[in-house]
Amino acid sequence: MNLLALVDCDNFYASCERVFRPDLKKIPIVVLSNNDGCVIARSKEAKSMGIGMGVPWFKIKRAYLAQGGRVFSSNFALYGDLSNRVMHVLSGMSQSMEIYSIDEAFLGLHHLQDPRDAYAFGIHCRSTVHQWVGVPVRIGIAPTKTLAKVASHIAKKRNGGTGVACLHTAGQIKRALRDIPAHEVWGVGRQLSSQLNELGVISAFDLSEVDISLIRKKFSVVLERTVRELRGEPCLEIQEKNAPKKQIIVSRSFKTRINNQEELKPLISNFAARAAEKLRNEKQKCSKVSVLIATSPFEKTSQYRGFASFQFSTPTNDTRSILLGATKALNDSFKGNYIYAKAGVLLSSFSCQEVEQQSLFQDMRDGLLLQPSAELMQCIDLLNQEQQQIYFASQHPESFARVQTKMMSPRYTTNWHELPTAS
DNA sequence: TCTGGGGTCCTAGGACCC
DNA sequence: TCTGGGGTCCTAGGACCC
Repeated sequence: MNLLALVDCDNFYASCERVFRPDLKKIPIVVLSNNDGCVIARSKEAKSMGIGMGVPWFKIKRAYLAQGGRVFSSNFALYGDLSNRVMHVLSGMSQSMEIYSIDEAFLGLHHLQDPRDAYAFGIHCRSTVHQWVGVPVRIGIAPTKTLAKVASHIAKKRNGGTGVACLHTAGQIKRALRDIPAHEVWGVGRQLSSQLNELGVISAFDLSEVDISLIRKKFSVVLERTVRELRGEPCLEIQEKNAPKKQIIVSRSFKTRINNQEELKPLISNFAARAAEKLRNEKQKCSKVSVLIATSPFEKTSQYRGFASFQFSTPTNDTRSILLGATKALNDSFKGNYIYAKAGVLLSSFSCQEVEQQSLFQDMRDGLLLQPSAELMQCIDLLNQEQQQIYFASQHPESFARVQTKMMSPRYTTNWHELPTAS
């Protein structure tokens, strides 16, 4: 039997905050989203205080701090770097690995002769990551990805356990599935679970027993795969190569609401410039830039979501073209008399940077007839690498400047001025 | 006062082809 | 009275994930 392991960092962002702050062990920690809007990560202690995922910070701030909880603004430089370190350690422990997210990876365990060795491997893997990087992980081992996720759930639930759970016999799998509600299965979200409940499917075990053809007819091939995977039939392979991105989004909620296009424009330009930079970093070009703007769904005032795209006749990754396209899309999506809370820029329809498919007709739309310059972009990217130094005229530097809020921890591992000191 | 940001995959339906 | 039957490609939107 081929097994695979899901390695999942415990409460990743909260754990990262503890790596260089051992004094915070056992103390509740929450990490906040951009603009310190809402909670995006909680330590075990914060969870047991009843702090929910995604709750607005302002609602819990007072009570939480009064109970001795600690809070951090998100420090993605730190989390990204620690994630890379975890992944690097894991990559040395298996021949096949898929980095699934910033805090999760699947490992192929073909190298294990006997499934009974899997558990020992998990223990070894966990202690190595903990020792070398300082981040606690839990490990679920099973014949399919979906079951490995289930196993990881079990490893989490077993309080005071080893942090490793292994499901490889039919009996183990059956018992595990009975204990887990269907909505906790990977790939079953809110919509699906309520529809499944109506069919009498409550537990993961129920789901694994449903007639496949019914699932296919009533739902989709996606859920069918989930059911098969729960039965131990692998449908999702480990994807070792990280596939090229198919879209890039840069979006933000605003600190203060905006109701006019003039104020929106420099923000959209910031997002577009950042997106173009990411695109070049991916070594791709795009044929479409879209702009999305939205009012706050929490407001009682009238709601509006605007979306408009601009198509390039020739694929580009030149910031200047992307800025022009984004400005036009903003024009098309904007409607007056609304109070906007969020906006973003989306790049899509990618093609490889090297391949140049010229348009049969030249793009005569005003202003877009400019000579793209890879050298210029390269130069700008180089100058902006460490710190943003070059801006385009339509951008608004201050509104996008990285604010080092008081609640953000130092970038211990990625900035010379913020190295941890030993005393 | 204050409610995240970034992705993927699949499907239905329209446009178009022979 | 009778109004084909496949295909492909593209896109928008929905569902999910972390």
